Amino acid sequence: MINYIEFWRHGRAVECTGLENQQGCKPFRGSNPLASAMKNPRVRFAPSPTGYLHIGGARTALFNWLFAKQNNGKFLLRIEDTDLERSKDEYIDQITDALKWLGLNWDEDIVLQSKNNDRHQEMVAKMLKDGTAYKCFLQKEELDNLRKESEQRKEIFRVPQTFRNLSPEKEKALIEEGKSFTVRLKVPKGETEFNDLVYGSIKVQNKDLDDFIIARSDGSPTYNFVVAVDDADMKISHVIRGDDHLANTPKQILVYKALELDVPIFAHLPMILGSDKKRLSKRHAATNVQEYKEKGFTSKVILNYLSLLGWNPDSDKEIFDENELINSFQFKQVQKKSAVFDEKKLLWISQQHLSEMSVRDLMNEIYALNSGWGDGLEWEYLKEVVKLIKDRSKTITEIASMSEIFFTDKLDYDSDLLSKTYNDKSIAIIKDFKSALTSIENWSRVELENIFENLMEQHDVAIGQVMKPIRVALSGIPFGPGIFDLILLLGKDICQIRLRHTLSEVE
RNA sequence: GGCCCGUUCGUCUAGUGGUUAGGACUCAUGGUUUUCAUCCAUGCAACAGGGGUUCGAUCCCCCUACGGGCUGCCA
Repeated sequence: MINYIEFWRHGRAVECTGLENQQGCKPFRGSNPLASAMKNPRVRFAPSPTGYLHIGGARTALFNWLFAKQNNGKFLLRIEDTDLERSKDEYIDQITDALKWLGLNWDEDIVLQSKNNDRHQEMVAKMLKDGTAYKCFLQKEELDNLRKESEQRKEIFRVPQTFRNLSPEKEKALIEEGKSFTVRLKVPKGETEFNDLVYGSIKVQNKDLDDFIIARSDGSPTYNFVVAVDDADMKISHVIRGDDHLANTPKQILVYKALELDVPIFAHLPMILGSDKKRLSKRHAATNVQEYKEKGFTSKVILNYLSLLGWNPDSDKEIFDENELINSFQFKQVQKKSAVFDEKKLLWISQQHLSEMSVRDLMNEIYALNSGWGDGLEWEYLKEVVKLIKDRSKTITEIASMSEIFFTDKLDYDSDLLSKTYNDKSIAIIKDFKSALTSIENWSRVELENIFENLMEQHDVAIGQVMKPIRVALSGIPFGPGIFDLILLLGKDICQIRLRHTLSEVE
């Protein structure tokens, strides 16, 4: 078993045919019941539909997906919708939409946990029959009191095992009395150990676990029970999830063992924290995938950044596409400590991606975000617009918003900027520029350069002093595309309109 | 309280029983550029603390502190 764990931690299936002599990489043996599952691993992402897809959930999904793709396995989706109070159908759609947007497509049909209720009941019944679980007639109030008492006495609270070995007659009597009961797993003596792909060997004493409840007094099964049954039914070979489940894993292993099911391999991923080092929550700026989409990050950017939280590629490379991630991902490079989400770095990653994207792809991204973008304008014109501003943008929304200056005749000028930019001299410069434009013969870069040189001479100033007032008049912002590119793309008429408009504002 | 997990620059991280503890983001400074952005260069900045083991510990062991998770008839 250890060999397999080493195997999955360090190597990819294709590298480990058994012919290699790679360290930690042993060939499969047919005797292991999980061997076939391991060649084609089955993993799952199992969100609760109680909110939008969280950024941490997205990373969990991503790592599952990467592992499945890398090893020719299946990536499954299970919706844990058994909490009727909080689960909502609209969230199921939100989550699946977000996963689709990210490109984390799942194999096979979505499993709705709520549909497995009969199966869960069946398994509870089986455990009762097998004697691996028992009916506990301790009432909630009694339990609460006992807990309180031992707290007062500063003792460690343990659930009393009063009903562990109740005779059938007594049991029947209690039921006839109308006593309600929960079903508890009969935790065996000893210890439970497993080898986490990230955290290594984890061992707990079973006595610290208590006979935990697998079915409530209303008959509904509890999480730690259900998750094990469902994972087993779905033939999940590797359970990859957040490390908030680390401490629950031994309980789940006891369920597998009680039901004589194959225990999967576990890999727990460190949490993602906000800038205050607290668990990412609604207190933080943005926590769900949808928000980042709206902020203008492409799915590839999100995937790239998320992959770097809690994992490192064992090289200096930081910009990855999906295929590169699939090829590089390794559990042994996964961090044990939680990682802080840093939007600055996200922006940098985004910028790197944008600079490598084609104008056409960028335009598609812009349209996906805002279908009305550049309405009524020529495709070729829009292409030029994007070409001019793409290298100056960190996000898709930045491109979209900066492109606005190319979409109207008249601009809304910022009065502070105008008063800072214009004085008698700079007003004289744009006036001269305006008349030079009127008499321009060839609408070309060379011609424009000549005009600028003349203006510099006439007014005895450096190019910056010519450029700045013209730029502000034409674009309304003190930065942006090269001035000649700007003028050429806007065209003579719009330039004239904007110069006139500026003059009317400042004079 | 008990159990489990973690702790290298502000952030993401690399790293080894002997290193000037490396890279990336951020920030600062300088350079290139018609502005901005890019790009380049330089700089700031870390081994949580205390004990051991050792000739020598950031690295191995123990303790403490801090942080997180679990401890529920939530998932």
